[in-house]
Amino acid sequence: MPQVTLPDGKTLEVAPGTTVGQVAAMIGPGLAKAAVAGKVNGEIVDLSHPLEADCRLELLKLDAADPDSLYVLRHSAAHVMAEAICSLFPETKLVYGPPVDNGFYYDIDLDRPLSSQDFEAIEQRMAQIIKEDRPFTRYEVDRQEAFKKLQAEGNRYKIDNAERAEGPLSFYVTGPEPGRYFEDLCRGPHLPSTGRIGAFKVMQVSGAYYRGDQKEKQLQRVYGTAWPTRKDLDKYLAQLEEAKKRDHRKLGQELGLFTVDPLVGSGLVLWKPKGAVIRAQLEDFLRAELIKSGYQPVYTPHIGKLGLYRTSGHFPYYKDSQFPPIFESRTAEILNRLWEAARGRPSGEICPEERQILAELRQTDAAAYEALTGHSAYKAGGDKAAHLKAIEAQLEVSDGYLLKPMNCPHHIRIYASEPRSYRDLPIRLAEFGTVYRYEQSGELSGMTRVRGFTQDDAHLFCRPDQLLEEITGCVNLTRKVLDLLGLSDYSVRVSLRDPASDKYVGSAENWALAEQAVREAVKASGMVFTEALGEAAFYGPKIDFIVKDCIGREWQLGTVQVDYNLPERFELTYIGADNAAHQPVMIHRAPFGSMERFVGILIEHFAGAFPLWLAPLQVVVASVSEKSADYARTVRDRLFAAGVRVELDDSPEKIGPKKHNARKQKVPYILVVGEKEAAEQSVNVNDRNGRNLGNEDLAAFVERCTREIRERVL
RNA sequence: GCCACUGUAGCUCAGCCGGUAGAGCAGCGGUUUUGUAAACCGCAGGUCGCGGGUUCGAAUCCCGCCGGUGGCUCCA
Repeated sequence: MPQVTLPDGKTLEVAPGTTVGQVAAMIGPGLAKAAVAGKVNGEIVDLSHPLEADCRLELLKLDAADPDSLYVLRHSAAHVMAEAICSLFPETKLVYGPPVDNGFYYDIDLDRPLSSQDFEAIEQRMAQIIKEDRPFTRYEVDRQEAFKKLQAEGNRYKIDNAERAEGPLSFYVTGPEPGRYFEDLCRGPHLPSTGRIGAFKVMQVSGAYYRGDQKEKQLQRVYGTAWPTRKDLDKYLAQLEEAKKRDHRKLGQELGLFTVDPLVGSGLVLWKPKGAVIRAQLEDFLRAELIKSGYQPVYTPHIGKLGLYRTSGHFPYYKDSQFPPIFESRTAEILNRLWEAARGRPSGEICPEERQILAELRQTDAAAYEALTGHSAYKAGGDKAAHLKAIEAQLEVSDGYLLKPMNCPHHIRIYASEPRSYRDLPIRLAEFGTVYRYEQSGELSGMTRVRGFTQDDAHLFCRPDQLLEEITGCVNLTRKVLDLLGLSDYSVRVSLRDPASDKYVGSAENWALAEQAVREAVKASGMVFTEALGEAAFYGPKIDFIVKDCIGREWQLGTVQVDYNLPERFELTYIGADNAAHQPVMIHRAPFGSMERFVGILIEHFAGAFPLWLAPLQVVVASVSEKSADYARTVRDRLFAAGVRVELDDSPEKIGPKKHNARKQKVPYILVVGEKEAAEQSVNVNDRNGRNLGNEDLAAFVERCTREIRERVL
């Protein structure tokens, strides 16, 4: 007889084959009514699931706070929506419909595009199915029979799904028995019946490639959300509204922080004066930290020769996501095409495409053509590497330039500009360096996904024996930055190379060394972390700080990366104690990541109400009337002299509108000054939340205000 | 880049089935000198994203571009 252990530790003996639902009934009628699924040894199952062996059993009730119950609810809601869509559009082919955070979606293949105008009809049909309160009925068939059945339906997606599942396949009927009702190949589990879906809403429709493959057919993905009760749904919808209010694009506009102008270009952020204040404060903070930590500021230009990025590996690897190069001459452009063709050819022999480009070169620039084809390495038969070298030699005469996609090559050349001793290391070069990346148009968004952005970048060159300490220093700096701003909801990810992919440069040994160093450093820091295969940079593994914003979106902000490969590609050295040349190890790191993205996230994090030290405008002095205007000016001047960003509002308005305007701009302190304040040399302090903090001596306020700024109080 | 939606004054939006534009806020001018969440009167402001087409007539219908939004893919 199977022994069932309940969460409170009690055990029940039940006959083999007793279902989860029956156990619920044994415990009590209330639970039997409320239970919608069970969790057997940690696995969620239907109420109809039979228990055959000893197990731990937990019964799930619908609860907006219980993710397991929501999972089941939304999975079932996806089936109901699928049935609704299929009944409205019988030619629909269903693909895949899982629960996701906050809801569910169903991918469908339907030539007629759905739009939000169709949602109402879908919702009505769903409501009807839910009202009918039909049971979800599971039945299993062996694989052969299942495939026969799916084949008959002629739905290639479901056959695909079935092929990737293991063991016997199950179907769920939205009704008491197969045959007369909607059914779907599905692993389950589901609610006992459709009536348990308390509240739902069809949210949106979008395109989605089948199996995430851009070459595959684009399906329609219909998103919905479902909750135990109407109240839960309303709460969720209200949350979405709240998130919209915090949207940095909206607030950036309202508060005059930044703009993106189509005339300048998509994804190119223009920082307005108020946004620039915030950025400057952050930069000032970090600059001071860097000096304390032994960094040396440097400046480098925004472009560099293509040859630089050929050596680093950026140019060939990321050429699709770069702004097109600027060529010095047509010769340079042709030579680059030739180089590209030679690099891409499989064998050692010059390929037809190259011959064609060579002919073009001969016509355009006979001298360059002669120089290249006369080069001994180019003539040396079928040696691809030699050919590339010969072309590169010619490109030194005339090449192109690239807007820099990263700062590291420039910093590397600063390192290489003088001989380095082991005593000089570590060398830490820091720069707020602006980089340009040609992101796909559909990816651009406000400040968080842009085509030009400034990294708070630095490159540390150190000896292998210094590596751990240096990584740790970088990790601590990043944590300090996040703590400073109260961005406490972050996770740490160790991003490793996917050995199966060929997108990385460098040897396996280098990667092993770097990955080991990164792991060790994170472990030593005591932080909880996850590892992610295939998330590394192309030159080395990373420690990524992933911060959660107010809407629950995750952003990769700070990053620390260990790199053995670029020092090798650039043949960097230092002279060791043994008087021999050694190769340094590099660390790339950016605590903020990008200033654009970081400030974008901060806007949402603070909902535009920045802490005093960051606020573009810190204090507004509002005079009650002209009788107190002189004193108001005194207050303004005192604060201004103390370094506070302050404005005087001496317009002939009432206090109400003056406060209102300042609050709309999220100014932290609003000082009301009238005849009373003038008489006692005080200010009436109001915050942007509408609280009146009472009167304070002017001198005391100036002191408190400057201290809060100095201490960067949140 | 792909799919869907979307684009009217500086901002937020109205303008149904085609009859050549309207409000609030902001701005400007005036009145009000005011004690804590938006004073009053007036003025000005738009090639209705751009380009084609249909039509006697297009902000409105159709097509193509260009922005933007939500997803997908991508993300050094």
